[in-house]
Amino acid sequence: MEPPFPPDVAPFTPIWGQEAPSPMVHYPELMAGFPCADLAIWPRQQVGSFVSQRLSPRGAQPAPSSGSTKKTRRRVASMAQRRAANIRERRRMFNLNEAFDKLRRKVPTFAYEKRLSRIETLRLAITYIGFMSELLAGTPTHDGRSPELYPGVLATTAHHAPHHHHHQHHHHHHQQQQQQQQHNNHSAQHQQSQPPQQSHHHAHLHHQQQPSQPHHSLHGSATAPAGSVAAGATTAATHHMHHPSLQRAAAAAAAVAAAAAAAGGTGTVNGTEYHPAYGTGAVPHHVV
DNA sequence: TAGGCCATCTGGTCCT
DNA sequence: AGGACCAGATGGCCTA
Repeated sequence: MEPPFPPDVAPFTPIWGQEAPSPMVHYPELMAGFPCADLAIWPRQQVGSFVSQRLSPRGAQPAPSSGSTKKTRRRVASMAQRRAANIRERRRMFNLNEAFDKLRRKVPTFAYEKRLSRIETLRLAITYIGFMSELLAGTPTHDGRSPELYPGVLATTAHHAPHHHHHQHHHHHHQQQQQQQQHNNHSAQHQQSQPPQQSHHHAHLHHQQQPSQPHHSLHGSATAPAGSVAAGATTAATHHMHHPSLQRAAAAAAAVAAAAAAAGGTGTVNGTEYHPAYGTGAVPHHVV
């Protein structure tokens, strides 16, 4: 595929002083099995990076290594080596994003919620794991106080509780963003085969869906069976999360756990059976 | 329009 | 020597 470069700019030519062939042609082994291998090799961002690289003083005069007295080895990278390194880096970042996607699908969120960013995914996963650990250990850091004691959290979650007619709107933006990102980074997050998602409709929650699989279940007036456990969990999950999106996601995570706890006996969260270690309480409708 | 998020390039450093 | 990892820089897209 012809790189989408401006007609007057050849890839890397000003940098390396020679013609730059397509990496797919010259490094097929590096791209073998790479999901984006059959996509465009030169995303338009590269034009910007290319230009900036030309203009950046860093490119012509690399900054010395900071704080290191160790004699640095000056690696003379040929064009082929540099481009191979670029491909490896792209592949590395691709794998990283793939892992993020897997994690993103593991943490429960509201269906209408915008796709979690990478940092949000990490933070929510930490919170979720922490809460589940507490649940399993039976040593919750937050006792089963009444949800009325958490007006801030509840106000946050309730305030952002959507109505049904908002769902398509959110999904629209969601898919728009996904399409843009897919177009940008050729991520395989939407190409890899997905195992059937386990639903947690009892909690009116879901894990991050693939944009190709729009989620249209009802989530507006949440009726998750979340008791005191959920109240504590919600508080714990949202304690350090200032972003409303993350707060709602954390509340969702907490509600999933609480729903399983409220069901009594064993529950299944993310495919993992667990036994609630402590009791359940009432089911406030406004917790999530 | 500013800020957030992201992809990409790049050079340095560590490791095998 | 070369690959993996990392962080800085940059630009594009989107949302508030």
